[in-house]
Amino acid sequence: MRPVYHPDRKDITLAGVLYALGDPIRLEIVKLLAEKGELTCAAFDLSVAKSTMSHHFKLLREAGILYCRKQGTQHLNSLRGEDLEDRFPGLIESVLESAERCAVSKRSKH
Amino acid sequence: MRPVYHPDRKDITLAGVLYALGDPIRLEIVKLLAEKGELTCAAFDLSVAKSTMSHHFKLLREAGILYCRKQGTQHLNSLRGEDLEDRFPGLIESVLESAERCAVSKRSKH
DNA sequence: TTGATAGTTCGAAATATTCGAATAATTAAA
DNA sequence: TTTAATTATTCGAATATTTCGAACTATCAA
Repeated sequence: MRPVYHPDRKDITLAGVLYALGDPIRLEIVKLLAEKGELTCAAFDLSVAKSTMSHHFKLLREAGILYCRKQGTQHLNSLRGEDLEDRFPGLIESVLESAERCAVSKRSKH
Repeated sequence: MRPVYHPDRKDITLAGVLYALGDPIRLEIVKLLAEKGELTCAAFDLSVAKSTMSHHFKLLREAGILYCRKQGTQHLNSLRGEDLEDRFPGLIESVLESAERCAVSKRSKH
C-alpha cells in the first residue's frame, strides 16, 4: 500500500468540495468526523460495500476534505478543518449546521 | 413543452443541493442568478453544448435550487432564495461567499 | 508460519453526463 | 396564413462514474 494522495490546500476547489459533500453517505462521514474527531473507515456502518466506502473516502480525501494517516492496518481519518476554513471560511460549518438541522427535523417527525 | 417540475420546499435535500452545486458550470449559473436576479438560459455563455446547459438547468431545478417560469419561447430562471433559506439557513450565502472569494483570488493571481 | 484484521484494487453491471441532431413551442415577418 | 427565427427540450450514442463482490496487499498477533 503506497502512501495516499492529499491535495495541497491551494488545490482544493469549491466545486470539488461541494461535489464530495453532495452524497448522503459522504455527508454522514463528514458529520461523524466533525463530531468525533479521528475515525477509521470501520467506524462507519453505512450499509454499503467495503469497496464503496473505500471509494467514498478516496473521493473525500482527493477533494481535500479529509486527511488520512496510517496506523498499523488502520487508516485514521480526520477533517482538514484548518485548510477548509482557510480556503472557504464558514462553509463547512454552514453545511454541518444544515445537516444537523435536517437530522433533527427528521427525528422530530415522529 | 409541458410545464416543468419543481420539488416542494420540504423535498429539497441537503445532499441534493450540494451535489447540484458541485459542478463548475452549475456553480457559475447560481452565482450569476444571485447577482442578476432572473435570467434565461441564453444569458449564460459557458462553453458547453446547449443540450448540456438544458441538463444543468434541469438538475438545478429538480434539486430545488431554482425556479423556472416560461415567457414566450424563453425560460426565466431565478433562485429559490426563500425556500433555500428556510430549509438551510445561511448555506447558499456561505457558498456564494466562497465562490466570490475564489473568483477574486483567481483574478488577483496576475 | 499461519491467521485475523483493515483497506485497496480489479472487472463487470448499472447510472449519469456530454454532445450533436432532431424536435417542439412560441413569436414575428412575409 | 404559411414561413422563418428564436429558445429550449428530447433523443441516441459515446464516455465517465458509481457500485458491488472477489481477489489482493499490508500489518500485527498467535
